[in-house]
This record gives sequence, C-alpha cells and structure tokens, in this order.
Amino acid sequence: MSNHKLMDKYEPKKFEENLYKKWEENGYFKPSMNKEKESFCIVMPPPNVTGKLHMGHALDGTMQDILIRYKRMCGYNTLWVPGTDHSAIATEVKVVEKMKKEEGLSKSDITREQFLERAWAWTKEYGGTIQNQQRRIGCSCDWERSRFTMDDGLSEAVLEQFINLYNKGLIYKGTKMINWCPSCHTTISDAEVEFEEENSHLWHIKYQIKGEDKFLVVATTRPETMLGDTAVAVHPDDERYKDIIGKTCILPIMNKEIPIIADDFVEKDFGTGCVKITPAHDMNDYQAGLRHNLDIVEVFDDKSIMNDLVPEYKGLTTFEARKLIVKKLEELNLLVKTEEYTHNVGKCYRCHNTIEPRISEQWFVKMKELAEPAIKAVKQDDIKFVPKRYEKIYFNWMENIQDWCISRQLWWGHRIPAYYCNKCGHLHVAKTRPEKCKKCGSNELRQDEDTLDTWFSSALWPFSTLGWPNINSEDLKTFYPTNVLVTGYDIIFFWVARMIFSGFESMKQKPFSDILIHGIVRDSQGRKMSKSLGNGIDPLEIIEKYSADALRFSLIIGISPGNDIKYMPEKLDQASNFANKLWNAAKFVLMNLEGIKKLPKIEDVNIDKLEYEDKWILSKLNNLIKEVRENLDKYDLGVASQKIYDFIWNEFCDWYIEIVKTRLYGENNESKLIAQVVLNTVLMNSLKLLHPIMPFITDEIYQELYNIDENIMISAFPEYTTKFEFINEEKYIEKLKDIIVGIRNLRANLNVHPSKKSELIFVTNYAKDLIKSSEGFLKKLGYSEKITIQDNKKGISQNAMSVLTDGIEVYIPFEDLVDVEEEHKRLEEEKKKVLAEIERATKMLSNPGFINKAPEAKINEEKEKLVKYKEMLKSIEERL
RNA sequence: GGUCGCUUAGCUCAGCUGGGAGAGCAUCUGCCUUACAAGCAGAGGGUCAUAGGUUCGAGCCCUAUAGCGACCACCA
Repeated sequence: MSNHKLMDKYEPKKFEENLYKKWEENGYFKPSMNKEKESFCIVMPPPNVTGKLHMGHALDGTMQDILIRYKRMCGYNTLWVPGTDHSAIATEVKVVEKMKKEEGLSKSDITREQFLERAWAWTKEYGGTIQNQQRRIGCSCDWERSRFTMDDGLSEAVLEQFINLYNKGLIYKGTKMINWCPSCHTTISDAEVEFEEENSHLWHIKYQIKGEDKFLVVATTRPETMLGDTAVAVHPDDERYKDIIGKTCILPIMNKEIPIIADDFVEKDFGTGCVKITPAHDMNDYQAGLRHNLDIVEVFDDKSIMNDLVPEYKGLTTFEARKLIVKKLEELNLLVKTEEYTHNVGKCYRCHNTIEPRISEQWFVKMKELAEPAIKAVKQDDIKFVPKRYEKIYFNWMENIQDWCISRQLWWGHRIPAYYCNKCGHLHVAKTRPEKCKKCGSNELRQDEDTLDTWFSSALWPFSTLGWPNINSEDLKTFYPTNVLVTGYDIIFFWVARMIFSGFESMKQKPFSDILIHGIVRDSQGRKMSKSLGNGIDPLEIIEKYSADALRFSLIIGISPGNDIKYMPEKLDQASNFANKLWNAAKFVLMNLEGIKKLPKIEDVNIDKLEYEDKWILSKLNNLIKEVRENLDKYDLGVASQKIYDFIWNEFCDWYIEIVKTRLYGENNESKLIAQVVLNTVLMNSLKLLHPIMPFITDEIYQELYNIDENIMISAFPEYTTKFEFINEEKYIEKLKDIIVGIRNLRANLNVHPSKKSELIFVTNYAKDLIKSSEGFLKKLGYSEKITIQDNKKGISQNAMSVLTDGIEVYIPFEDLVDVEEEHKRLEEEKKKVLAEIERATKMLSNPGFINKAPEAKINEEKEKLVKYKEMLKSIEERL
C-alpha cells in the first residue's frame, strides 16, 4: 500500500496526460454504434485551424464534454464530432502578413497557386495545435471523425450546396450595394459589419436652386461624395421645401443640374431637412436612387482613390480630397458651417477599418424563402434556445434578413463553381469545369475568381461532417439531427441561424434540437479578453499551474446559461482545493479498505443492518443523483456542479467520514464492514457523478481504488432508487448534526480546548435508540467521554450548559468552566428568537387568508413548527 | 430609436413552478484532532437598486424609475 499512488499527494501532472492517451487509445471516444441505444450527438463549433485555444474555447469545450460524458455514461450511442475551420479572411490576412515579413512579398507578387501553397503549408504547420490543446482539457471527441472545412468531403458538400441552391434560383449573381472592406480588399456580409461611434464633422453646404437666387442647404459627413450627387431629397410633408420639389439645383464644383425630389426617408428634424443623394456610395442613397431612378455616379474606386470625375482630385485618397473640397467650398462661399458631430461608422469585424459601401456585382443567397422554415422551427419549439430569451435575437435577425452576399475577393477558401465563356461570356455553374461553352461551343472557359464566405461551409457543418451529401452515410442516418449545439451568443447570426436554414434546405430536417448558449469569458475587470489589451488568460498555462480538472471546474461552478463570466483567479483555488479534498477522501477510503479481499456490494447488504448514518448518507446521495440528472438534463451545469461539490465536501467529508471513524476503528466487525461498504458506495457514486466535470481525477481515483477493467468514463451513471429513500433517518441525523453544532458552539464561545472532554446528558423520550446507536460518534464529535441518556432532567445541575431542541435536550455539566451569567444571557437570547418564531407561526395560522388559500402541506408545516417552538420555549423557560 | 439582460454579504456570483436569503474568496476567533493546514471547528456581515401593484405570502410575477451592460437599427 505504501507505494499506492493515492498515498502520495494530489499531483495532476502525473496522470492527466497519460489518462487521456489511454482513453483515446482504448477508443472510448468513439460511439458504440449500438443500434438498440438511442443516439446522442454534438458537433463542435470548429475553431480556426491555425488558432490557439483561449478561454472561450475552454468553456465551450468543457460544457460540451460534460454533456457528452454524461450521456455516454447514461448508455447513449454518443458521438462528439470535432473539427476545424479554414476561417477565410482571418487566415488569409495572417498568411499575407507572414509572406510580407519573411519573404517581402505581397499578394500581387505571386500567383493564386503560389499563395495557396503557402496557405496550405501554414495550415499544416499550425493546424492541429488547437486540437491537441483540446485534448489537454479532456475533450472526449472522436478524433478519427475530425473534419476540416476545406477537406475533400466538405469541399464536395460546399459544391453540392452551391449548385443545388443555384439550380433552385436561391443563389444568384447580381449588382447591388455591398459592404467593401478597403483593407481586407473584399466584400463582407452585413453580419460582418460592426458599428462604432466616431467623432466627425457635419458640413453644411449651399446648393443653388436653378434659375433662382435662393439656396438650399444640405448637411453631410462626407463632402467628398458630393461629386457623385445625383439629387437632393426633402420630406414630402416638409412645409419649408414644398415649393421646390420638382425643381432642380446646381451641384457645386461639378456645376451640374440635379433634381430636388421628395422621399419620406428624410427626417425633417435632422440637419437642414435636405439630404444630398449619392447613390454610388451610401446604402440609403442607393435605395433612394432605385426608388427615383437616379443616375449612379462613382467618385472613387475600390481602394478609396478618387477617379477622374474632377481631374484635379484624381488619384487622391478620399481623405485628401475631402480637405480640398471643403476648402474649395469655402472659397466659393458655399460652406455655411461646420459642426462637431458624433456618428456611427461601419467597421470591418476583422480588421476594424471603415467599410465603404460600394455597388458591385457579387453572388448572393436569396434569404426570404430559406428563412421561413428556420423561423417556424424555433417558433414551434422544434428547436429550443437555452436560455429562451436568445430566440428573440434570432427572430429579429431572421425576420429582417437581407440577401446574403457570399462572394469574397480572397484566395483562401472554396472557389465559386462558376465558369464564364471567354468568347460569349455565358455563365455555367457546375462542379467541374465544363468542356465547352453550352452556348457557343468555345472551350475557353475561365472560373470565377472569387471564393465563398467562410460561413457558407460552416453552415453545413452538422450534416457535412456526418457524411452529406452522401445521404446513405451511416453516421448521417444515425446522428442527424444532432441533439444540442453549444456555442456563444456572439455567433448566433454568423453561424447558428445559417446552420438552421441550411439544415432544413438540404436535409429537410433541423440540424439540432437544442441550442445551449453561453456567454463570453471576461477578465476580472469585466473586459473582453483580447490580444491588444494583453489581458487574455491562457488556458494551457492554467492547466500547467493547476490542472485541467481545476480549469474545467472553475469555469463551470456557479455559472448560469447565457450569462457572461467574469473570470476570477480565486475560482481556481476553490477548484483545486476541491480536487485535493476529493483526493484525500479517496485516500482515507483506501486506507480503510485495506486488507479486504472482497467487499460486499451495497445491494447485498441487508438494509436492517444499516445504521442511521448509513441510511442518511445513502438517502442524501440518492437525492443528489436525482437532482444532478435533472440539472444536467436542463443544461444547468453550474447548479449541478455546485451540488456535487456541496455533497462531497459538506456531507460526505465533513460528516459521514467523521461519523464513521469510530466504527472503522472499533471492535464491531460487522458494523465496520457495513461502514466500509457504504463509504465505498458513496465515494464510487460521487466519482461517477463528478466524472463529466472533472474527468481526470475521478478516473485516476477510480482506477487506483477499484482496479477494475471497466473505465469510469464508460461506466453507468448513477440512478435514483426507491430503495434508498430514508426520510426519517435523514431527519434524525440532521437533528444530531444540529446538536453537535450546538455543542461546538458552546465550546467555541467558552474557548474550551478540544482536549478537554465533558459528559453529555441526553434527555429524550422518543430518540433513545438513536442516541444509543450514535453514541460512538456523538462522543467523538461532541468532545465527550461519557454519554448518559435519561427521560427527565432529574439530577441535572442548574449550572449545566444546554443545547435545547424539540424532543432532544443535551446538558453539559461544565461546573468549573461555566459562567452562569453568560449562560443565562445566552438562554435569554435563545428565548427571544423562539418567541419571535412562535409569533410568526401564530400570526400566519391565525390569518384566515392563509388558512383558506395556502396548500394544506404548507399549513401543516407551520402547525408542526409551532408545536416544536412551543416545546423549545418550555425547555428554555425551565432553565431560566 | 428598438429589443434584451444585469443590479442579492466587502469582492465574484448562485438562487428550481412565489412558502423562512446561499456559495467561493476576503475578515475575525480557536485548533497541527493519524484523509486533507490546499485543512478542521466556529463567528460576523444582506430594508435582495428604488417606488408602486398583484397575492394569504414577493429576491422570484406585473408596472414605472435610476444606474450599468449587450445586441439590432443607422438620421445624411
């Protein structure tokens, strides 16, 4: 035994990585594929292939792993599919940076093929680190099923999806206003635009009304776009401008005549009530332009460089041109005023540069039709958000959805399967390059240069990873629809919504039943963790310093779904202290099972042989099992972990182990054996309950202690049983706990050293058996060497200290220590409290409303309390 | 402008369908009691943001207000 691992200190480094290897080698992560069992499947949100694990991943991974391990232990045919995402923009930007730094090259210096070579090399070099990091936190996913959004199968799925949607008319190519990131040099979707407040100016500019001496004044934040104005708009009901609607005005600098139109998108109260319309460079103006059939005049190009509309501005940046134009307007005496102004500006979610709305020909997914079943499914609770409030965010997005711009001017990604005839320009959409043009027969066909939005491929994730488009795939048949999707609220639009409509479109079925939403892990000051702030906490450093179990537990304990987590380092101390506590409890059990060849199972023990405390702890455990199952089923991981923690520490360790010591060290071998069986049972079940949350330490202990073939992670999760419902025994032991606490209190107040023992005189009628059978531990925990039980108070000194409860009273003759006055004071305090309770209960019970309307059980409860407190009052008064 | 969330002990947070306010950390007091000092035993600390309302009964339900936060919209 001396060389037994449990006899050493808790040192997670010694076993965590080895255990993981063993699990993986033994194939425990693979689904059983047992046809008789219900399946349970989660697809993991794929992190960036070249990314590094951060706290968000750690939380996300831990939550999923808890659910997966729980369901696996419950006997489900369980699959957790991992994978990685190619993350088009993010990765491309990094590869470009690297190329620049190491080779001094930019994209324009090399060919597409040369770039892709570098991107794949990067993927191979850095890809996979994140998956190894996920292994470190204990994720029990089936790595052999791991997928990458650009692997052959998933690329095939993307092609299939694109062509299906195109053939149905749900993907189209069109010229529209899109969001252009001048820095990433690509379009981005509406979802990828983030609005940020920015300080700027509002310039008020005079436009002369044609043929009149009068001017109208427009207000703009972007004077440089005025060169492209093709109208001025006012509100149709604006009395000030009624008479000029339909007239024209002269666009300064351009000296061009443009119409004055009426449109009710104009806010009368904003600025001057006159809006310059630049359809080429503003989303609203573009819409107005469409409504009024206005010309579209571009002012600058996709790099924000001015065109030759006005030769002297040609080649300038928009920023430089703005200065010159403002100056020019001043010279022309057309600038009325310049106001300080704060407004929201659209920024690229990747690089945070200002988005430039542009008109451009791009590929779009038509959304209205696709959104319908996706909305309906959530409305009908076929798909449930947890917590439910997130469905509002989802509805808001889905019900106002615009067509999805999916083409990107990037090289890293799935290239759009569209081919154009060089001769006649005819468009072909096909999986592979057509031999020749369908229209003119030419064999000169070139593929569209653009790639697809990275989310186009991840939208297919729940079924593409399971084998789609092969609809006969065994995995697809077994595991689709998947059960729960675990993810942060920050990607509901990007990803969750798109998976839902894609699932209905391609599989005719929802992709998952539940969506468990979690928050963001923030630093201890509540800030988002970010590279630029340098406030990120590296999960791997934490694992190194504490343990994976501690990291997991610290992330889960006490959290509630959907809320952000402020990550307090103190939680790690709590977690690792808990692990240490459990370790030592196991060590205690081990030490006390020494030398036993074959311990009977709890099922084989005659219930009548169980002591009160045995029944008490078994009953507590039984309830815990029920509650933990309920909580895990409802995704209340924070509550479940709190309950397990409380049970192991506050019930099992603090009480049961202490209570049972006298039996373990005593002479009664039968009683000792029962205690050993119960100790063992409670520990084993606790380990199983805790295993999904802290897989490593629980397995290490399980193996060391039980030395059996069956691994804890594939053992059966504990089940509630009516056999261990011991309501009365629970109450009795709780009562004795109260009494012991009372005794400890007295002694603490009097500063009595633990070595000083005392006599305990129990006065009771109904609980003699209980006290007798509990004598051993009452002595130990009550610092007593002698216990007397009697029916009445005969012979008890008036100077004895007392712990008075209803039904059981305890007297401690502490003659030499007792401070009679203090004791008197204490009893007076006690009396006050009891009187208050009596008053409360009496008041309630004399309230007709309560008597008439409250449930009977509640009324009886109050009645019982009243009786109890009256009894206590009597005892106290007798002492005073 | 719209929607949603939060406000509970000094700090960070739990609190199930309404039925006597909890945890961890911090503070204070005793203990090296042979599983554990990463521990044990005790103590103090809360008008559950404010004001109304519903109810026999409200931290929990309703209304309003305030502060903080998030998201959506985008008024040039």
